[in-house]
Amino acid sequence: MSVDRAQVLRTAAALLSRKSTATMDEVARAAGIGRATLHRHFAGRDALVRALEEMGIQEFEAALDAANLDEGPADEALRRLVAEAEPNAQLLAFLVSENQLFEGDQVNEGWARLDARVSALFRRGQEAGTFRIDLSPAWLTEALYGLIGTCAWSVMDGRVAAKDFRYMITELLLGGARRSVEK
Amino acid sequence: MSVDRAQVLRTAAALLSRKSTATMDEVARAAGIGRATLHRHFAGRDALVRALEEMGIQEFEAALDAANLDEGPADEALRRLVAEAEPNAQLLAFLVSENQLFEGDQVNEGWARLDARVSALFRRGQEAGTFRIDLSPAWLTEALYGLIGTCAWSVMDGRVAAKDFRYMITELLLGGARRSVEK
DNA sequence: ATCGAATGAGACGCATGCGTCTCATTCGGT
DNA sequence: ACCGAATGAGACGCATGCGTCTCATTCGAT
Repeated sequence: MSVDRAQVLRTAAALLSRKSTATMDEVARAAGIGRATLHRHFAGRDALVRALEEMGIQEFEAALDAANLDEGPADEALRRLVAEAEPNAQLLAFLVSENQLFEGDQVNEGWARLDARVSALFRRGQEAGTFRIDLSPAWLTEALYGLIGTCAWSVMDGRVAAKDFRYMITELLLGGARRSVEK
Repeated sequence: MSVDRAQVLRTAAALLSRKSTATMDEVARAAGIGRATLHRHFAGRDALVRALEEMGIQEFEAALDAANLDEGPADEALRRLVAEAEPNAQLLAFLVSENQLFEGDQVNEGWARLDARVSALFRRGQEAGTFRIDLSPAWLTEALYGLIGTCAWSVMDGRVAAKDFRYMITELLLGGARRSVEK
């Protein structure tokens, strides 16, 4: 008995990441519980999405903590961050695309915290001379989210290999597509 | 009289890019026509989205043509492509996020054509030594779409400046965030 | 074994948005 | 000025999914 709330959320995240229009009934079935029970734990679909958002923020915040962004070269810190965030890439992808729907009415303050921390990493890298300064930290932050989401979708659709997740994101984000000049 | 189909599509694209859940009525109002008229021109919401998809594909294909991808260095060709695609970035962003919903049932063949042409550009760049070979053309193609979409969303949300659109995308995609080593 | 809490299945009403239809009005060509 | 086609406004039924409720069942602690 006693439904594992976290487990339900994880199942819901996995399902909604693939099919964002999934029904409450489908979510319940996927989690192996009844629709009524799902409603007993989450007031409604909106509450469910909010809970997923909260979980996603917490997970990503944990990834930020685990990555020790303040230590060592900024580029290496970024690699650690991508590695830590990988397990939650699907959830992130879902939330990012879901966020487009939030008509600015009430966005979770958590995103601002995350943005600030990621931006701070890029800024630190710029000040240390590791990152170029002609691309704003805000854009680099968005690009990081975007690439994580894009990669997650691509993996789900089988267009790229899951095992290359970290490599593709970090290498593209850090070095770009252009072949570096021999030095 | 006589509704301008293309104009309706453009208005719909602009609206749906910001609010993908917009009602058929909202789309009609935005286009300055009645809902009945909208239905007379597009069999239903699905048909409308399909028409938008078709338009997006055509526009992007036109961008590919205009960019002359086969001429000159691959990186410069990529810059031209981004520049040509910029006017339709919003539409692209909408279609990309909407494509996630297509449960593989029936994806427009047009995307495959576009993918092939973009991939070919990256492959050409790799063979010419312009682009690095450790990132697959498929991933670079996805990344290009992703960055265009991300940038479009960021501009819409006011997080980055619209005027830097081309620069942010091309510079990040080509050169990455890392400051290049002095040579 | 017993009892209470939690669950599952399903019914029910409600809200929303779609697609169709009707009818009066307006546009535009002749 | 006339007439047909196109449009706008709105009504209508329908389908879907949500949220609530009931009731029998099951789990788990005592």
